[in-house]
Amino acid sequence: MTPEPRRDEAEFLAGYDPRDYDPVAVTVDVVALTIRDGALHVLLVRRGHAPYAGMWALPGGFVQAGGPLQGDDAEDLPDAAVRELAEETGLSAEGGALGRVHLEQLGTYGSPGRDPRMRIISVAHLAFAPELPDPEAGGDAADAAWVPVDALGLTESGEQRPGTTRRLAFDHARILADGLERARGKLEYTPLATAFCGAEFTIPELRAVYEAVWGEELHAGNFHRKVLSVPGFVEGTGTTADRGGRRGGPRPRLYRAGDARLLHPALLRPSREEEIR
Amino acid sequence: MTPEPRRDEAEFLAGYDPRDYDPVAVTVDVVALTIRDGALHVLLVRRGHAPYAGMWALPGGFVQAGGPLQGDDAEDLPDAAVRELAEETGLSAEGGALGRVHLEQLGTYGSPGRDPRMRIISVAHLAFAPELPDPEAGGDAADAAWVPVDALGLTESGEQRPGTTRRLAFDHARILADGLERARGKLEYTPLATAFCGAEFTIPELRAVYEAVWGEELHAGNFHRKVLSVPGFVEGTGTTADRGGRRGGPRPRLYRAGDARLLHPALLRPSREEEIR
DNA sequence: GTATGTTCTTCTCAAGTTGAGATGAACTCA
DNA sequence: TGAGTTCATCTCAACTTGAGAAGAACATAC
Repeated sequence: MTPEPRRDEAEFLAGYDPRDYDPVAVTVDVVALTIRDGALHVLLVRRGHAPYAGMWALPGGFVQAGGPLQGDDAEDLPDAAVRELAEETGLSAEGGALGRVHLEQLGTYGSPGRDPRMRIISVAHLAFAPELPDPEAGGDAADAAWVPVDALGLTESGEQRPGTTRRLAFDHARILADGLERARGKLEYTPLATAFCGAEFTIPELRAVYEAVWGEELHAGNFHRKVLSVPGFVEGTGTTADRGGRRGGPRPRLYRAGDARLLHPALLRPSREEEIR
Repeated sequence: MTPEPRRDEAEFLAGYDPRDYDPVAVTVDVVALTIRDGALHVLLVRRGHAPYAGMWALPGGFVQAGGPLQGDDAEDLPDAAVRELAEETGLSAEGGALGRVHLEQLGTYGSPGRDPRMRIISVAHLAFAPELPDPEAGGDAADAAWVPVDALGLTESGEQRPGTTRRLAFDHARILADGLERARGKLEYTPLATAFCGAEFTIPELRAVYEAVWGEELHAGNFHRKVLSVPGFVEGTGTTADRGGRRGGPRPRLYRAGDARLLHPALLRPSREEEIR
């Protein structure tokens, strides 16, 4: 439900003061992932101000609520996520570097005390990006960079191992851990691995995406067979890459993303036995 | 990121007025599902006041923010969901009727204009419940009932077919449609179908849950084989039900939920071909 | 140039899983 | 008592997966 006036609607809208309610702020945060040099990277900004000044955090910021009248500056949640990504990293939206980015909602984090200043509800988003240029700090960020996920020492329980140098602010380690787990799962049953690649890519490149996100090597032959056998996953371009693999081998064929939205049958990752219980 | 003062933290916390920000309200809504008479039902309340007075809505309400100091009455999002479920339906939490309910976050809905009064961000939750007593209206609800999902005429695009009598308020048709799709997916790779059953259940009862949620009949023999072959899904009790099926047949054996958190291999639903593209 | 080692792509084969149907025993209801 | 239903298991063909092998195409070092 929603706040419930004991009057009729017209009267209510006129005499209504939203400030009668407890103040809550709503922010969006973005877990933006990409592959660089075969390793999974996340976009982080370094905080310039308290709290957590000097620590690293996910890019994000306030949702423009637009006031009680929800005027022109009121923005939808995904729009807020794209705007924050652009503002704090210098990456341009719409047709620019952020054009091919896949964005989806990850989850909402609202424990009391997660921000020391006031009650803040954060709607986290997950973005899959092909290789992008280095970001430039902007907005409230003192710095911004693609950081290898492995360097953050994340545990499954959403914490950072002691001794990790780059500490994450707020509950962002938890959010990032959830984002990574979501990404690993999404690769199984959706073709979103192609969102990490350019417009055209080779099967070995696609395999490198899976290996980077899942953190394990895959059987090249079986992966190749599987990708080609799932309807709508990729479609051939009829061309081949300019050159062979880094250390030899024939020129791989080039593919585009197909029109499937779900992989059927799914591409199951091996060795999940540990996670089951 | 989060609101960023241009001062140090102590000074900031002292001189801070949260009402400087655009007002946003945060609510929780709950898609509570159960199986009754072999059909999937959702818990709805009838609105007693404007807006959308007389229409049906998901149970929900404000998150208690606790003010700037986030005092004792500040509550976490899942707690708010349980509280609203209890308040508006008369179902008692903790050990009571809500004891065996599975609750998870579904998603957050925050489009400008989704509530005509002010900017409202709603964190939707999804609950799976075994058969529960009829709810009693409470709080702001004029009525509360378990409603067969089929009677709501939902389309895949999150709208209600014209002619449907029970109209849903706000964007609750969209939220419910998303919740149903999530539930259908969860049954594939988690053992949560058991959350719709009592503490002990038979394989045919479990199959009825799948059939109700997926809306299609399953091959009884293959389902039986599959459930017993997935490690940790169910464990036998060594006992059988008091009597056979409704119209005859031997007494089925009783099982309990096992300790698996994921089904591996998954129990894939047939005929998803249409959804793929 | 040539040799060496790497990589892409396809193939083979055994093991496992799924879908569809059949069967017999146990049970309810008329 | 008889008819029809349901539980539980089995069978068999079709499909999918995991592991390894092999040939051709290529990069690199000598």
